Parts: sequence; C-alpha cells; structure tokens
Amino acid sequence: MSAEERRESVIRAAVVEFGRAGYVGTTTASIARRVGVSQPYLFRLFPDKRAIFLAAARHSIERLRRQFEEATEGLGPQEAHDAMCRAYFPMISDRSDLLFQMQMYVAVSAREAEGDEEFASEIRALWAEMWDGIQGRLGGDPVLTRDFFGIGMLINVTLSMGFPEGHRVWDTLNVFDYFSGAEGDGSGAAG
Amino acid sequence: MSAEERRESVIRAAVVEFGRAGYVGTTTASIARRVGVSQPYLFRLFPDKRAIFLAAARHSIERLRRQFEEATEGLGPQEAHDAMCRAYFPMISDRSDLLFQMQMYVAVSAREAEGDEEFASEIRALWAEMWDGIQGRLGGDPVLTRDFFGIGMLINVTLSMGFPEGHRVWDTLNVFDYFSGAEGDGSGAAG
DNA sequence: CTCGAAACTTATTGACCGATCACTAATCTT
DNA sequence: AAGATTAGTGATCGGTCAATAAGTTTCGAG
Repeated sequence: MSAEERRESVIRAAVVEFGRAGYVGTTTASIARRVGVSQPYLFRLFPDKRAIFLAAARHSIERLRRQFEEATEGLGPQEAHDAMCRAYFPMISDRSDLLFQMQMYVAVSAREAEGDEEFASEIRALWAEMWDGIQGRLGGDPVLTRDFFGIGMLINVTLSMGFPEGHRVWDTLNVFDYFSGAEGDGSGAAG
Repeated sequence: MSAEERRESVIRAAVVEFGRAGYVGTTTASIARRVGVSQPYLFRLFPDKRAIFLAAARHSIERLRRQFEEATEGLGPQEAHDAMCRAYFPMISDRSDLLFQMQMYVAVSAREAEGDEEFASEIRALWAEMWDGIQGRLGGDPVLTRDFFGIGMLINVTLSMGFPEGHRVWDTLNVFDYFSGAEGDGSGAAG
C-alpha cells in the first residue's frame, strides 16, 4: 500500500479513535492498531500526533461540508434547512464523525490554553468556512442558521452523552415532528 | 482550613482546570497548584481523579440548574425562555463553567468507551434532571426546550472553539436581536 | 504546657505514552 | 542482477502522571 493510501486510512482510523477518547486520551498505538500497522510507522506518515489530529479535523469538516451541500442542491432557504436537519440522521448512526466534531471543539480550547495558537486558528478557519457555506445555502438568514446549528450541536451533545434512542431528551430532537410543522403558524419559535 | 472547605475549593479549581484541558488532559498537579496545596493531598480529600471530576460535574450542573431557576421565577413559558437566553450571557464572561460542561459531555463518551458505565450514567442522570427542570419551566413545550438548549449548546461550542467577540459566528447568537423579535420590528433590541 | 488529631508535605514509584533509532523486506529501475 | 527507493517493524528511551507511603506541622481542648 502506498504511503498516501496509508495516510488516508490513518485519518479514517484517527477520526474514530479521537472521537472516542479525545486528543489527549487517544494513544497513537490505538490508531495504529486500528489501521493495522505498527505504532512507530505513524511517525513516518505524519510528523507527530498533532498533525494526525489536524488531518482528521480537515477530513471530518470537509466531509460534513460536502454532505450538507449535496443535501441542499438547488433548494431554497427553508427547504435547505429542513433537508440539512434530515441529513443529520444518517450521521447519528455512525456516531464517530459527530463524536470527533465534539472532541475537536474542546481540543481547540485545550490546545490554545497550552499555547498552540496555530492549531486553534486553523480549526476555527475551517469551521467558519463550513459555517459560511451553510449560511449561504440558508439564504444568509441568521435565524435559520442559528436554528440549524443549534439543533446540530444539541444532537452532537446528546449523542456524546450517550442518551439511548427513545430517551425523552431525544423526543424534542425528533425534528421530523416539529421543524417543518411550525411553518403553518409562522410564529418562528423553531425557526 | 477544614477538610470540607478544602474539598469545596478543590471542586472550584477542578471546574476551571478540567474545563481548560479536559478529563485526561488535566493533571492533578495543576488542580492542586490552583488550590494552593500539594498534589498528593488531593488524594486525602478524594479517592481519585475520577471522583474529583464527578464532584465538579455535580457542582457545575447544580449551579446551572439553580441559575436558570432563579432567572425564571414566576414567568410563563415564552418569558422563561427569553429570560434563560439572557441569563446565558453572564456565564460567557467567566467561561470556565461552560467549558467544563463541554468537557463533561465528551468525557461521558470517553469514559463509557473505557468501561466506566457508572460515570456515564451518573452524569446523564444529573443532566437529564436539569433538562426536566428547564422543560418544566418552559411549560413542557418541546419546541421551546429544543430551541433553548440548541442556542445554549451552540454558544458552548462557539465559546469552546474560541471565536472572538464580534466574529460573524457570534452574530447569529446575539439572541437579543432575534429571539423575541419574531413579534415584529425588532428594532428596539439592545446588543 | 501537652497531647492527639487533623491538615498538609516531601519523596517516590510503577505504568504509560509519544517519539527516535536502527534495522529488515519488498518493489522498482536500469 | 545490482543498486536504490519505499514500506514497514522491534526495541527502547525520556518524560509525565496518578497514586502511595511515610513523615512533619498546625491547632484546639483539657
């Protein structure tokens, strides 16, 4: 297998492992084990653990961005909002991507507190880019944007805390029941 | 200082330190340093690091719960929603509590992946209790509940990622401009 | 003052982890 | 086939960190 192919499989494994245990809590050995290579070999493919995490972050954000763009092709703001909420549910079933996002958010503040400003600003830049893309698809509407990201983040948190399917906390998140039903009365509490 | 008083100051320090660097990334030495005691002495006050984190979680969740309850005393659902959104802003200025919440969310999945089911279920129970309390204050309205928690979680994430005040991501979160502006002109809001 | 308990420290250890080094095996090139 | 480049491994090391053990200081009651 070529180094480039290996690098990609390392990134995929890293999303899973970092998503599970976080930046500090994940050992390079566990990533290597998942890839099926020896632990020292990771350092031939990447300069250090930090670079693996950053590559995983780039991969994960880009993947989300693409999924939301595909889900909203040619739709107006409100339809795009609904389509993106719907697009969230397939992501829940393979939780690793969303769990990684959570770990990414907290890793930013942690690394920044340790002086790694470059780490923080790169992830912020990538994420802000995704934010802009989504806000564009929502016609620049700030309420729709906040509403979508709010639902998304609440799903991420609920998932990360491991509330089982069917728990009452998930009830309000079953967006199929509420989010487009509010369109009729136009009161806008849900967006 | 009595052991009980020390224990409380350890908890306060733990919220700050764990909020900064997460469960694994925080050293007991850093907590001890912030308290002003030696690192081994923490283990006279608590059985292990895990117990310190759990105590901090109990403290943090309880604190949030109380703040939201005080902010909504005697208010109807919609007013309570607005009041709680407003109550979020003082919490932003001393970020440690909200950062700790984020770290708590991801710690649950991490510890659970390592077999610590008790850790996970205790934090879930505490948080679900807070959820119930808030949903009660919102008259049981699932849309208001989801909307409030969505805004809250989005604020937590934005804060954790360190987006500076005034960044365009914060614009949609300036709830004073939007959340009750659905009534009409919305020009009278003060940022 | 004194004595015991409670508060607190210094020294240390065993386990773990990121990273390096030196090496081997396979594949490509001419 | 010889040489060179590429993929990959085993051994190990320096540093870090949670936790333990054993000791010292502070303080309040009699």
